[in-house]
Amino acid sequence: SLSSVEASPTQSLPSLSVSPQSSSSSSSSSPGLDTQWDVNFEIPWSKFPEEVMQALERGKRPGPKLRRQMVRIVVTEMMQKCPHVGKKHSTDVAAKMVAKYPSSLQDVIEGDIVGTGYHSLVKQLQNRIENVRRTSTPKIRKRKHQTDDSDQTDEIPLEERAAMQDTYGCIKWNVKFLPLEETQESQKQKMEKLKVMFQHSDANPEEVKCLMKSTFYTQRQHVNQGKSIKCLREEWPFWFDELGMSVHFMELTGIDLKETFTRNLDLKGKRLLDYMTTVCVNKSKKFLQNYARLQRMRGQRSGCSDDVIEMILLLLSYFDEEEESMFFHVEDTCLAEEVQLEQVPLTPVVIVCG
DNA sequence: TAGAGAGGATCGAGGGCACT
DNA sequence: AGTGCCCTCGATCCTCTCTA
Repeated sequence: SLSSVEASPTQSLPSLSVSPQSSSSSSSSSPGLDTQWDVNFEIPWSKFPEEVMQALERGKRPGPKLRRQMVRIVVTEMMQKCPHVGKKHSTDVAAKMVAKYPSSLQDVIEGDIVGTGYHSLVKQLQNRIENVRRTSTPKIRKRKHQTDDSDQTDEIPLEERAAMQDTYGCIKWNVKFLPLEETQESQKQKMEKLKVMFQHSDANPEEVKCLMKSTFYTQRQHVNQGKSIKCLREEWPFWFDELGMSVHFMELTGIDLKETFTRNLDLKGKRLLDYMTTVCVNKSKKFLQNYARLQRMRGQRSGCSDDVIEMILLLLSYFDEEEESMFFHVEDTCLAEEVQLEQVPLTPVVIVCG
């Protein structure tokens, strides 16, 4: 029953001639709505721009831009009649349109009609409908800059936001529930205890680890609220310490940060560096300049292998990342507490002296 | 003239639902 | 219970346009 689409452009026999197979009078049983809207639906030809109508009437194919304009107008009209346009409706409308102006709208490759001849228009209508229906606000709540006084008045309502999901390698990005043995109060106490322990250099690492692990829920709440680095540093000082950082990373991703990094450095470091310095140097002028700069600086630094430094910086450059958002430069004489935290980016950075 | 941003297109996963 | 179809959603890519 495919392909038997009568191309009768007559308006006098609406819907019957076009809709394939079961025209089971629109299954949507929602009361009050015009369930017959699709049968009565008139293509808003008169609303099309003159340029489109010129093309259609002259049997010419409207260009992509014009075609999109046309699709937009039709979809607006359809969605006014019925906010939940289904595939069947899009198909009917597309079929009607193609039936009226086959030489302008039909899917044809080298003279052959492709499939029904209107599939591409159906898809275009469907895509437009879907894109219209998508909310303009991003579903994933990204960290956004939060000034201290503004108490997030523009929070996206929960129901408009898709379920939070684990992504970018995270397995516990957003923890929904407190551990059963924990309460808000116990979390707060542990957080305070950690702050105190940070002041004492002789803190028991095992205890720190344990406390960091059991407060992971609250840590994620704080991070995902988009609080500033300055604020987070005061609340969770151990994050900025190798131990606390690795506990958090382990919980978040299920990966042992240091072990994985050093293992991969041994395993893939050489190959990556080779690739960067042979193939990627041809990638762009910018990359080549960065590479040359790093070459000049070789041997001037101490403490860390030049290869590792070069690899990290070349990776940054390769992915067009701003070095400034990774490293924040301060004067040689600058003490840790003198760093202007207001000027530091929202995301974590390495503060470099000199 | 390159880069950013908007809008369109596409893909895969997953859920709902009707039908068998 | 299995199957097929449709819909929605997240993610991402592509294309076009605007702007610095």
